[in-house]
Amino acid sequence: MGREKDAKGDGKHKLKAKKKLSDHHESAGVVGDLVKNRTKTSRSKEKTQKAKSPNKVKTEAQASVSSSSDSVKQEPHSDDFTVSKGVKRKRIKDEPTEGTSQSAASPTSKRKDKQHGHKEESEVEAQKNKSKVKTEKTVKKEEGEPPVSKKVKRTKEEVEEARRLKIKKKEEEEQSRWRWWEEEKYESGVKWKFLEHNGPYFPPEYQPFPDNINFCYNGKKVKLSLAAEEVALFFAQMLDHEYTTKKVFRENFFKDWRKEMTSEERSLIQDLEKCDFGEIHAMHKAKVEARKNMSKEEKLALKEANQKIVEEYGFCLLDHHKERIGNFKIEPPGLFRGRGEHPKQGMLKKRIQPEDVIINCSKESRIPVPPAGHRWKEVRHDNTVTWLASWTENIQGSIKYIMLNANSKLKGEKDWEKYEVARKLKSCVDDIRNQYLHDLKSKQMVTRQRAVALYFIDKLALRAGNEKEEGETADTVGCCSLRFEHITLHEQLDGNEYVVEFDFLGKDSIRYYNKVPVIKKVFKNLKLFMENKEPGDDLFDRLNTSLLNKHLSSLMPGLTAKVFRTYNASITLQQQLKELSNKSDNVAEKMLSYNRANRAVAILCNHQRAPPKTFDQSMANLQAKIDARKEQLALAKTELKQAKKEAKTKGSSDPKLQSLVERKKAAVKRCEEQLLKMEVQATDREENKQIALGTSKLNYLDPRITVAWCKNMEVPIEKIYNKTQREKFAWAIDMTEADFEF
DNA sequence: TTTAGCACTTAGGAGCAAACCC
DNA sequence: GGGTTTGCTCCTAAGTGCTAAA
Repeated sequence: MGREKDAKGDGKHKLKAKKKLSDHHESAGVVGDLVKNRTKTSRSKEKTQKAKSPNKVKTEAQASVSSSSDSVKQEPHSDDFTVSKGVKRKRIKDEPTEGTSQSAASPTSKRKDKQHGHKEESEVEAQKNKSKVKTEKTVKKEEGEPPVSKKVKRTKEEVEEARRLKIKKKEEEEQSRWRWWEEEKYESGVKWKFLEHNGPYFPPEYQPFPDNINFCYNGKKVKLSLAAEEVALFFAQMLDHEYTTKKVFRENFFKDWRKEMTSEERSLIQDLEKCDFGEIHAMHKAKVEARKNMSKEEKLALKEANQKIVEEYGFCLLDHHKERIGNFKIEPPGLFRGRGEHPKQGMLKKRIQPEDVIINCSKESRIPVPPAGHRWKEVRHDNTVTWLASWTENIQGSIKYIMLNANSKLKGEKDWEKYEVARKLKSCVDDIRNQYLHDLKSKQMVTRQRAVALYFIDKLALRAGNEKEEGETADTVGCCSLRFEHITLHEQLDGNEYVVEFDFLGKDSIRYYNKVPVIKKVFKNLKLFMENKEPGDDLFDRLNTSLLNKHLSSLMPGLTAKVFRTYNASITLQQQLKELSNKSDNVAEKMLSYNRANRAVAILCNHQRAPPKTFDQSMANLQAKIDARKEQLALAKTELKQAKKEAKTKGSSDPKLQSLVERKKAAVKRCEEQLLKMEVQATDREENKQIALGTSKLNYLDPRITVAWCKNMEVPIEKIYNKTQREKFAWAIDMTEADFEF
């Protein structure tokens, strides 16, 4: 029923979808125009036009599938990295990880080279930094470097000392890093041999607010019980948020709030509209303000207190290595903030007690001590899982886990495996594509549906689309769960034949809107699947993700629907980088190319973001700066002309005049460089307005592609990955040579 | 064969600290 | 030095996909 209702109100989806990118392809078109408008100097113009605008990007899947009848290109086979469970992975030393073209340097020699390289790199970097400080005020400071006051001039010795310290710190970090990728993998299913930690950190108990803060019902002051007061505060502190205006949110909140009330409170407070949270809200705002205005000392004390908590709870010991925990804090209670039109938004997310928490650690480890007066729900010693603690949340009844940080061995190893599976797909993707193109003509309906779904997953990087329980979550879909109302077929559209128009809400209720020309066979099949169906009916009524994945795993071990997303994302990055970047470009231009390649992937994967609130203003500010710089450049050019003229008339042998000409020349050059840099920045920012690059960078792009590109292009890795990302991808940074091919 | 439970990855937004700029 | 902007980290919701039980 719910579905039918929603389906009939298809337009409702369109209205309710977050006001984000309305059409990522259209938007990309706009991007293209803006690119042209914004880059007006001849050089940058040339660069901009040379670089493909993101909407023009044809992914490998699209290219391959649309020319399916073309001869199949033979691609080099990837190495035999074993990912199946129970099989030991070869030691890296012997492993030709990056194919035959890779350097055969042993890890040790590699390390030596690397360390040497580090030194050289650092020296070069230091030199660069020195000269940059003079010319480029806007350059970001190297991470970890203490802020240097511009007024205090450091002596040469001090600079040298700072440089040495930096190198030493880097080396120490390098030394202490656990190079797990050089170790042998454990036997099937075993995730660790020893695990010790201090358990999760619990949020502080609720502190009742002072007596002078009143809650009013129907105009009268009401002293609430502690439990009811806490929940009232949850609502009051969200009053500035749009959530509290939503009917579902308010209803769910009120229902759950009443459950926390005493019977007297319940009989009195019957209508949310009559509740006045004004004073509580004001108190909350004052607290936020006070926190903002804390003195330096107070802020420092708070920081130190937090640091202590991190030190105590933020790390664990895993197989004798200290590893960071990703989320060591138990989620505090509050009101559930589901995304999109979530039917459970506003419900009370209850406080988790130690009695709700299961601890997982080694038998022989020091068992974490529960908070005073409490006990754990259970202490278990399961080394086939990676979590340290877990509890069941009360909204969906799902399990929440405390797990390790992304830079840990457990996460890193899995990540590496993920990319190896995707690389393996590269070697058989042509066969798989031929197979599903062939299956489009199958006599069996289920096979045809599977083929069309696969075509979408491969070509458009759609998610698999597991089934969801109605009424439990927002109505979102993926490929297999697409419904009749989510696509519209056009025999002809905008000069293209056989166009499928997609319009649905995907993960996180992010709208997917796209008009895609497809091959005739796919189009005819879709027509067939839609026959005698109406809104609310499944498009692929014979198919689900489990059937699809079963089929995929029979084609290649470890292959599932989501591997296509990883594969197509990574291969797109690699191709785009090849196409867009130029060795002769400067670093800023190379960065623009990288970001554009990254953006092509983000568009493919539909990674959107809300435009930053201050976007228009900051864009206008940047434009103003560009204009000012242009004026400055014009002036500098005039002055140069004047100086040249003077030198010519007064005799070219005058050294003073000659040096003036040289200085003016340098000024013009500097101005031009700064202008170009700003224009590149403006282009990049504009193109990025509604696209989130981070998600693909962190989850879909094989970091080895980036590392190899950086090496080839002589771009410092720090320009692409920040510190956290470098830690996460330490394995890739360490093992990748310039000739790596995904 | 279907469903439920479980373990894990992927995702966007909020808030804050650092960087930037006048 | 102080206001503004930017980038990073944290937070936790929302997916995927596997396995075992019904």
